[in-house]
Amino acid sequence: MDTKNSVTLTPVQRLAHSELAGEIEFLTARMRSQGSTRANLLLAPLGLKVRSYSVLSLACSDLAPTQRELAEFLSLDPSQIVPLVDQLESRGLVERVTSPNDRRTKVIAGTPAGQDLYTQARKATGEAEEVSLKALSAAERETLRDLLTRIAFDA
Amino acid sequence: MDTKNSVTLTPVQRLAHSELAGEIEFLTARMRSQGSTRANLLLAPLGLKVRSYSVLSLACSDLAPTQRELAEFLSLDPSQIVPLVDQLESRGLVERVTSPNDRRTKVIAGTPAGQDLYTQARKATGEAEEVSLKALSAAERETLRDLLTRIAFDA
DNA sequence: TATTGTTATACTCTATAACTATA
DNA sequence: TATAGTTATAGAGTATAACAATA
Repeated sequence: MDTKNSVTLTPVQRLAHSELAGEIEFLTARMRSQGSTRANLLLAPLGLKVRSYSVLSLACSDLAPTQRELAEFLSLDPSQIVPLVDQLESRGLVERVTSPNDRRTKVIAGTPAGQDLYTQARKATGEAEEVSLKALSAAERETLRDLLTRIAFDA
Repeated sequence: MDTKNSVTLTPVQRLAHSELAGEIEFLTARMRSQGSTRANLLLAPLGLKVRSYSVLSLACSDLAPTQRELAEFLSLDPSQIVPLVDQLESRGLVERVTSPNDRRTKVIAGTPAGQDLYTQARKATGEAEEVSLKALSAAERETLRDLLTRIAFDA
């Protein structure tokens, strides 16, 4: 395989100097692939994935999101929210609360059991983030969070 | 809908203060969703998507990647590379060049037509990136690129 | 015996349209 | 007439295992 004169490089190291590797789109795709794989792995023992975790997180906030809001915020179609909420509701983690003002809209609210699970799940995603960002200093992590926030919401 | 006393907020603005919105994993997911949608849109007139564009880009570099290397670098399974290369090859954009050293491995090489199309496609992804990062200064963009590169490759 | 590329298959995710009940 | 949620369905993407050719 390797001769004495050839330096051993992994495919990733070898192609890391490509023009593609300099594109933000590619870098975020790679980061996201690694990050979500890791997060899903750490959430699996709790019966959650990144998607269901995101819904649970918002349901357990004090923002009382409707399904429509969840869909828009999570960049999902409203029809995709239905089975996510169904699953969490069947486990007693969230409830569909029909709005008194408009009986069409349903606010998704976390139950006490949901709050408990969310607390554990938040630790898991925190660990996943810690691993993902281990190459960065605390200051760099805050810089990254600021830049990503502006891209995600200022646009 | 809105009374005189309620400030009109989009769902995204309203939920942007959630704990979830502070998580890197969520921010990259959102950025990626927006970015790949935009890139796919700009690549569509050329008959490419982000995936096939990535393969074409590496094939047109001077790195002579094998299919195995493409799979690892693009975080895909080797079996997913096959139809991507098939499609590009059928359009005469890339060629499978059997390695003289090891007749199992096939290097994916861009043809002149592939190089031409890549030049156009690179402009399209450049425009997409420009739109994605429009909220950031030039210096901030370089900072972001540096941070993402370290996360994607130092890990 | 291990590796590259390939094929086949099933599973998840995503996108679209149509339906209901409310407004 | 328009909107929130739901259902149904098809398409794209993803993961897995097994296979042939080559090392």
